[in-house]
Amino acid sequence: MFSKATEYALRATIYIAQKSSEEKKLGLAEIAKAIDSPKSFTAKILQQLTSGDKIVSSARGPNGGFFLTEKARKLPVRAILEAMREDEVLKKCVLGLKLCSETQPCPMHTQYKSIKQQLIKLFETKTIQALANEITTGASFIGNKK
Amino acid sequence: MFSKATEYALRATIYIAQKSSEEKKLGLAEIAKAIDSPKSFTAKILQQLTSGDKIVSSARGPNGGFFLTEKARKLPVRAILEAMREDEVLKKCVLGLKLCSETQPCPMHTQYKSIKQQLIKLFETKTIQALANEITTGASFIGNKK
DNA sequence: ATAATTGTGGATATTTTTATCCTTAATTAT
DNA sequence: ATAATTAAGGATAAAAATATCCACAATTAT
Repeated sequence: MFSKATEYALRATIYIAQKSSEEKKLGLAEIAKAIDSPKSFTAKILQQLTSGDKIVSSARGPNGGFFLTEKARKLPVRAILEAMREDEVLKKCVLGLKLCSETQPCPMHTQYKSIKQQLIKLFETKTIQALANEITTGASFIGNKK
Repeated sequence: MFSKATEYALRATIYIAQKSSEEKKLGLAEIAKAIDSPKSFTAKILQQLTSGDKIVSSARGPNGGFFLTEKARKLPVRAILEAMREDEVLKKCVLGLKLCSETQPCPMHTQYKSIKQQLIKLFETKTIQALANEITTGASFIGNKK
């Protein structure tokens, strides 16, 4: 569904949301280990998430690291997809047709549309904080290693 | 959602199903033009679809080309995804977690699961012929050019 | 000030995906 | 048989995605 970069972005953001605060920032090494992603590549992805509309915040130097502001926590998951320029999946025709639309639908259009709408709703409704909470309560997990 | 290769595979197969028969085969040039895909790349993709479990059939020489057998027409769309080795999308965790499961779900698992099931149902229920029919009746389109 | 720490940004490498080209093999029609 | 047609298959090329490394800037603590 998503590129590896976006998968790492989602996992990293959720992990940071769950574990960090303005006082307790998380280092790159810890994040990459926790979400089972290549460290240097994750650094690049976090750069994308910190620049621009800023989903993740960061600070350099000792005790520096990554964290999420209260404001960022309230963002919908879709904001991460947009930051990674991958929310296109939520808009595109399944068959990749540029001209696919209501008036000129591809043969999968109508049925796929309903699924796409559910995807959009899911990513727009769920906030980053909501996902982090699920981990805190023990209802779900973000780790990828036994 | 899918790679370009798979998008071309889906479009090509549907187009061939709609336009061809054992008597009237379709040449590569016509197919590529009709579905707006690069000709040589499409040739490679059609090779994938003709080899192995064979979704598309082909014949060389004059009046040769590609076509679909009656049997192939009855295959679900998912068969195309499998031939392209891309049905993984229907199985994977949204966050890309290897360990995501019912007993160790990622924070999106439960809600995404329902969507994934609908995707699976859609691709397993719809046959190639059914999609082709929609074009024949004029209810939908596969072309990508004005 | 100095040294240690930690993210930033640039350059580069590797792998995968996408794409093209050309020769060959198979088939058909003359 | 020969020529024409069309897919098959191999070799390459180009572009994008994934990944690594290193020098540098910012910050903190000593």
